Amino acid sequence: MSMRTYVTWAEMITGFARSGDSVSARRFFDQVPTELKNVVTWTVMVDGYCSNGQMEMAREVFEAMPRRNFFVWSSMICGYCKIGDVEEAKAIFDRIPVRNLVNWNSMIAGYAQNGFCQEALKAFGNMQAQGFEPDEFTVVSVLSACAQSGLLDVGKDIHNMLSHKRIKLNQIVLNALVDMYAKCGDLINARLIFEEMTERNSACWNAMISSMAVHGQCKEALELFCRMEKSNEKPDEITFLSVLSACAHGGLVDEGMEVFSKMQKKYGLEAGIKHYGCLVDLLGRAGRLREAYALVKSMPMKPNDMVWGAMLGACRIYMDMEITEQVAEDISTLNSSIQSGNNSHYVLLSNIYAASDRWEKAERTRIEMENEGFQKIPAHSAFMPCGA
DNA sequence: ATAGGGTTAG
Repeated sequence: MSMRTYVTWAEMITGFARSGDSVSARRFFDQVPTELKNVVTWTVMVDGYCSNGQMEMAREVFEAMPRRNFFVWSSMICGYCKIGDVEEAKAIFDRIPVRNLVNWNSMIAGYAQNGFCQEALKAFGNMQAQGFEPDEFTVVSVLSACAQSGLLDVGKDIHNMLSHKRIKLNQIVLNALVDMYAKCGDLINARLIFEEMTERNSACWNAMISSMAVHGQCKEALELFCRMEKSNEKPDEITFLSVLSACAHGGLVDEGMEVFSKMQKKYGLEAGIKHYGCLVDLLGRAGRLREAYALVKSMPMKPNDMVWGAMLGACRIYMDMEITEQVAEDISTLNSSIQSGNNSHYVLLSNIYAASDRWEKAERTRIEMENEGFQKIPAHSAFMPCGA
């Protein structure tokens, strides 16, 4: 087609990349006639790789670009953050000759999403020091950093800043505020904002429900869930995780079991491994170890580390050596810890044995770990005499 | 090009 412009090519490349087909996107990119190959076609190709998490390919094309715009820098930063490589994202950020607000927002969001809360807050300060005014995107990420690290005072400062900077209180900003107050333990203010909201989506309900569970208000969390059921916002998978966790914390076993079956029967949501993990935790904490273990053995999917962790946690609380032995056997036959590179349940197992004065068993668990090539093995557990 | 909600253990 002779009428093709660079826009047409860019749309083709983006279309394939968005559907996850980087290979076809690249094929079109390579066919763009030289006279139409401009900064936009390069950028959409890089962005395509970034959104598919193919950062090595993204990097290759990015480095070959003759010119770069604001967009491509942000794509690279977000791409690296999405695969958890914050250091590489920062290296890209440092290379930007002239930064814009979105570049800053992308970096701050990347920090916050990967748990680098101090860095997020620092970058937020630097950004303002360089004369940038924060917008909705900025404050949402910074509020999330405060929520994760429990910095209520900083969170309140941001809240105050919202009106001064004329930042719009859209749904996402309000949700971030609710989440910040709730996670920081200020349930009064969280509730205040929550109740004043005219529209509440599931993220909002979930933030409130899960925080109430964390802060011990389990009955209230369940009440809120009932209210949500009557609202026009349907509970989703995350809602059920939050509610099941509330039941586990409050020892509300029957309620939890009911919620679990309601999730499938009434709402047609399929229980995932995380829901099973919650249920194992719920039964386990309540001392119903045999039911918990039966559930682990009958789950439709392979138990993961979380499930074993919940199971072992319950074994430790109730010192049930019989079930512990069975779990130990399951773990060593399934070797699930090797796949995930997580040796925490070996440590848990070791703790349980140690606590029940079965030192030889504890020793054997350690030797097993050593044989399987784990490098660093804790010298002693919380239950063992320290200062060896 | 950028933003919000989730399970376990200590």
